[in-house]
Amino acid sequence: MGFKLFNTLTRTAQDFVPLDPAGRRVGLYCCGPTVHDFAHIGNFRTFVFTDLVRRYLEFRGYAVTHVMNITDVEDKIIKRVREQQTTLRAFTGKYEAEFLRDLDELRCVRPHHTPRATEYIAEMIDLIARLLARGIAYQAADGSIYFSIDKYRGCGCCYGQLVKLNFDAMRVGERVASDEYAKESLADFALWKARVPEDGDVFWTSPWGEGRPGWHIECSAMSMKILGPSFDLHLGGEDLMFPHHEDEIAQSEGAGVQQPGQRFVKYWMHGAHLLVEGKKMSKSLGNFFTLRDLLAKGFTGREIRFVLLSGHYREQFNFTLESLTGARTALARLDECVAKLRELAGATNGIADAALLGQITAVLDEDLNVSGAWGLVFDWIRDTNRVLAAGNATAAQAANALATWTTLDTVLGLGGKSDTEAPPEILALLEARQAARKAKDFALADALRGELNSHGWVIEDTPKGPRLKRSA
RNA sequence: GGCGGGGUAGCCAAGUGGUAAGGCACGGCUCUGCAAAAGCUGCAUUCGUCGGUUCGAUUCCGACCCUCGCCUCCA
Repeated sequence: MGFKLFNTLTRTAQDFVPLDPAGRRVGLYCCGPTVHDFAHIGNFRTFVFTDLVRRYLEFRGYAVTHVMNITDVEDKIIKRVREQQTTLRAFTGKYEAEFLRDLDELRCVRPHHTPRATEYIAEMIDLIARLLARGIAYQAADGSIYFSIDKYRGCGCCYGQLVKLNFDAMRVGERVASDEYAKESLADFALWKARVPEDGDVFWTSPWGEGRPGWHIECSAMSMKILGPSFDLHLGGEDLMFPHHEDEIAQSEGAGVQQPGQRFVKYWMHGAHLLVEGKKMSKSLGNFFTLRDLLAKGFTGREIRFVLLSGHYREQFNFTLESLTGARTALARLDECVAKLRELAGATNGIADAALLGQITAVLDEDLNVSGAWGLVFDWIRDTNRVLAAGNATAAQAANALATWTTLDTVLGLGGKSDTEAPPEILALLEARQAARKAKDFALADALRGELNSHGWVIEDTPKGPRLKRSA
């Protein structure tokens, strides 16, 4: 009966019980984009997944506070700011705005808060100061502040909660930045990076000198500032489990700001990555798509959302162009059904079908089995069409069905297809064709039909007369 | 090497110890002046391979094959 979520911390599906004693308010944090470029379709899988979590929580009656950070200071950003001789804010502002537009395009509900890392430097410095005071962090010879995994463990804390780690068997990564040679231990990570000449104007002052924050600290500082030291849900892509989320836990819990017995985050959820055309997305394979690449190919954000939402979030998902085409057909079927219901219902108000909503809730309760939900939705479409086709559906029935769909769609977030009214000249062509048909001048009628087609409109001749539809 | 996911029809993808949802594609039908559109309908004796447990396994166990991801700033 309860809502179950797979918690990476326990590696099991657990009943979702909010920290709020009243069981109503829920804090949700999702690691957002690093705004150094346009986000790609893989990034958006995670954000659409987060959107589903949020919408479903709200559907379940929770009052969600949804936070998504904007990482607007980081190595790649600094590099590009320098290359393009622009300012940090001008550079990141552009990609941030584009990112939010993309989210809208995908019909994701905007988070309540989208804090920028650069606006929480003071909070990060406070957190680092706490860690230094507790002896868990140290300043190295290069002036940077690092988090000591050893010291953290010495406090009885566990490092390696989301993933099993075996440092001895770990490969020594080549990715360790050269400026991090000063670390006491390879596993330690930077909280504060001392300023280097390449940083240019990108630096802040701190008690430990000029510099900039490390990667992980921003999420700890911003999430705890906005949601409190302990909150319910933290989401992100699977690649963030380690080191990013592991380090977030270490910093946040190492700072000792939680109430006794409380964790930093109660439920960690991770979305699996996307494959594109069966392969890992990469620019060299030509299967690397940003959202705008797909829009440019003529697909809509709605179609892309549908595809991204067709598989379970913890399964690796194979994204293909063919599936986008399929989404178009499937959505057209849904739209057609809803349009017919709307026509029949008129101004009648309906009541949602509790039985169907109950079934959908039951499948989504199982760790968001969205594929199961689609199955039910399409079964419902077929049943509804049968009734509609029989021709004896009442306005009240249609209104009820419509209300059911409207409720379901608060979770799925597909919205309606934007209906475009046919302009007068198109309507005139339609009338002319009807006249020609009546006069049995089929040659003229077909010519007019062709002309309508060339203007992007298709005629659907129904027993009740012709309907105009915008062709895809 | 360490750790963790997967392998279900042409493609995508759910699911269950009791005999395989759904979507796309494809075939048939209805409608139509013809079409189109739309709708209805059909479409896996079978769930990577081989063993085992069981009255019964795709579902549990073992081995193997294949595949994907993470292993220090990538969603």
